[in-house]
Formats: sequence, structure tokens, C-alpha cells
Amino acid sequence: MAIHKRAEFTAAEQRLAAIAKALGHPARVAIVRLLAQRQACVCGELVLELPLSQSTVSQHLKELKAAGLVQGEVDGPRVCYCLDAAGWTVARQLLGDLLAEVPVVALAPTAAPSCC
Amino acid sequence: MAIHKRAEFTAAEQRLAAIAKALGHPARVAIVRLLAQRQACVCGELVLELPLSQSTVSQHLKELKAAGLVQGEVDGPRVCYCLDAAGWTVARQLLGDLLAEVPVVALAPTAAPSCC
DNA sequence: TTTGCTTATCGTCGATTTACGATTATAAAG
DNA sequence: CTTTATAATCGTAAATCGACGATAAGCAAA
Repeated sequence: MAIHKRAEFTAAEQRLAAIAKALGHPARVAIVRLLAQRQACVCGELVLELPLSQSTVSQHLKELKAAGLVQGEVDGPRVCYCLDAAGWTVARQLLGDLLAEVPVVALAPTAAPSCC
Repeated sequence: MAIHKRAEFTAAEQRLAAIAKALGHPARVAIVRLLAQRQACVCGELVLELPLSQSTVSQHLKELKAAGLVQGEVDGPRVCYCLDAAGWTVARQLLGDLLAEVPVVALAPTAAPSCC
């Protein structure tokens, strides 16, 4: 992006957007799912599980960390990654808030709005 | 982005990522919220509500439409936008699935993983 | 048809993203 | 201290994003 006007939006909107952006790539969704399934942090095993190079996986992890969804801790020569509980609490909250605002029933019958 | 390896991931992962990506910008989150609040489609009023130019808002709407989260219908000289119920049902499902996979309780006590 | 209003698209710009290989830390072990 | 393994960073390239102004397209009324 460029020349963002982020300052003009709500803090919640920005936070939610940042979280959504972090999840806005299949590889990062996959990483999150892998970390969730293993119930614990994985290290370079992620690289083995993903069709991406080590450096690319490292970048994705960096973004997930920046979004507060993942934690990393050095453990000897390797690094352990876990889901960040605090970040996911926020994510759960903000996503829930948005979904609560969006009506479950169709505003229009799936086909045509024919509104206004 | 570039040189995506999207094909290597689950269809659900890709769909979720696409939805998340669409929500990965504060302006688009704001648009969704505006459409949800008004209980109906708004047109150029979105431009008035947002700190962005008309063309930029139009682009954001295009992306939300591409993600299946928004519908647009021509109504005379203007265009009415609504939230797309079908898309939001999918979004609700996929986000719910992911959140269900992520443990609610901390994998590590917020601070240190100390895992492996 | 011409005017006027609304929205989409085009063209452009700089910044960011995705991806990779190569290199550089970092830490345990020999 | 040197080796070995792992992960992060650097540098690069191509594609995309975000934003805007300007232009085109669509439709209704005059």
C-alpha cells in the first residue's frame, strides 16, 4: 500500500484490519492452523510442512508476530513459535464484534438488492 | 504480492485468506460497518462518510465485491451496495472454524512460551 | 439530444508484498 | 576456537496495493 490514510479510522478498525491482513494469505492461515493443531510451538518443521522456502516462512512468521498472533522464543539453536493467546483474544473479540454488526439474515435475498 | 504459491494450500485456507485480505484495510472494515449499520445499501454516501476520494472508495468496493462480501445493484444513476449474505455466511463459517481450532486458553502464559 | 449527476475505469506514482537465494547471526557441541 | 545446525536478515525482482485526478460510462430529466 502507500500513502495510507489509516489515521482517519477507528483504533478498533485499524487493529481488526491489521489482524485480518495478517490472515490475508493462505500460507499464514496454514501456519496458524499448524501451530494450533500441534498445541505447541513448532520451529523449522513449519518449513517442512509448507511449500515455501525457509526465508519466506520466516517472513510470514514475522508478520504474524507483528500482528500479535504468534509468539516466538529462542530455544537453543532453534526458535519455538506458539500462538499468542492475548492476540487471539483480541482477534476473537474484534471479529466477533464485526460479525455481530453484520446481519445474519440476508439484507437482500442473495440475488438482487432492489433496495433504497 | 508476487509469484504466489496459493495452489499449494487448501481451498478453505485460500477462501479464508481472500476474505481476510478483503477485510485487511481499515477503509474496507469501515465500509462494511457502514453498510451493516444502515441496514441497507448506500451509494455515494460512503464517499461522504469516508476520508477518501470517490475513485478510491470505488476501488475498495470492487475488492469487497470480488471477495463476495458486498453486492452492488444499479438503481438509476446511482449504485446501491449491500452486504452479500451468502458471502458473510461463508465468512462466518470459515472464521468460526479457524477460531475453533485456536485454543482459547493460553498455550503459554502470555509471556514466555518455554515450550518444546 | 443535451444536460447533469453518479459511479467505474484508466493512468500514474510510490510503497508494499511475495518469493527466492545468499549471507549473516546465534547457539550448542566438539 | 571451530564446526554444525537453525533461523533471521539482506538483496533482488516481479507483482500488487493504495491513493489520486482525470476521463469515460450510465442513466434520468429537461
